[in-house]
Amino acid sequence: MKIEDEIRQKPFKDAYSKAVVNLLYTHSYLVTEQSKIFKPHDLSPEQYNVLRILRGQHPEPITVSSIQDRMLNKMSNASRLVEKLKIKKMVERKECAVDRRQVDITITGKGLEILEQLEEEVKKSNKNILNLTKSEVAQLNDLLDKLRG
Amino acid sequence: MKIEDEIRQKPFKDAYSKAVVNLLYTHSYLVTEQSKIFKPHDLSPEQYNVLRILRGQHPEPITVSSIQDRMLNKMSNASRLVEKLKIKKMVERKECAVDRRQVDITITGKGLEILEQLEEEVKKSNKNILNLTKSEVAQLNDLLDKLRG
DNA sequence: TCTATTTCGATGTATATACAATTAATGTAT
DNA sequence: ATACATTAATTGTATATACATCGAAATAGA
Repeated sequence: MKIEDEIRQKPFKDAYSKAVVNLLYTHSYLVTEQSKIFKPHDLSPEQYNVLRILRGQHPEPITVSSIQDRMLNKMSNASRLVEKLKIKKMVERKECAVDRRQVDITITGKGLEILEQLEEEVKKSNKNILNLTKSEVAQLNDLLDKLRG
Repeated sequence: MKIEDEIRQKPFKDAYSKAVVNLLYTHSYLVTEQSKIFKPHDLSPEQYNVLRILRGQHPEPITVSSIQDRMLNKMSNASRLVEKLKIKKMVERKECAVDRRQVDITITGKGLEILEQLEEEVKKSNKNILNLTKSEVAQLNDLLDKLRG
């Protein structure tokens, strides 16, 4: 549905402003849909993302600031998200021997298991969430990559 | 830049999953840029959006639930955002005479002034934020409108 | 070496999002 | 008319985002 109808607004005069609003609105739609999957596993979308980052390095550990670097939201707080995951026994923290300021984070077996369980479900969900053809999705990716300049 | 490079990840196997991540990442980029404009006026992006909704009805009032309906994030909390704006004297609240459960919200002169001041700046910023041509922006809008099904 | 600066992570605070519960007012059904 | 259900808004709680500050450790430079 057109964004103007969904938020009951008069048509935008400016396509750029419309696109900004459209992106914000679509984000909200995405997160709502995603949460339905993660909620039953006691994970937030952000915690899921951190687990994926850790799996990408496994079995090597990765520091908190490296996690921060790779997070989707650079203004988020890796330290606190890691703490939440540690409480759930999905990650381990170990002081880095080389540099005692740093903390090495590793995903646990439990963390890997949960990702494994979610793998197919997330993939299916991502496909269902986006009501687009393969070539449209490719177009969208290109536009988003260009958009950020 | 390609999303994989920005978040230092290996290439996505699945274009749909890539698009979801791309949208989340782009959202964070947008909000960061937008906040730079709103911050000096002591407004958050969400508060700005509520003010715009109110201006759309002005001089008619609008109820809290109608605001909620039109908000970009349906899970947000119009009641609390209105309260914040009221403290800043940008909106007024009045009990609805017809239905005493409802609360009529109106934007004040001060609220309108601030929107007026921001108008051009926001428009320019929206154009600068999106590194796309006119036809690409139109494409993006079409894709997003279709995406949500 | 000694000092100054930078880096890393943790922490504090304000705002917003997500969702549940509550309260008051209204509407509906018998 | 009374009981029951629904609606509107507020409030409570947990998580996340945004940004500033802090302390410990490492690094750079005189």
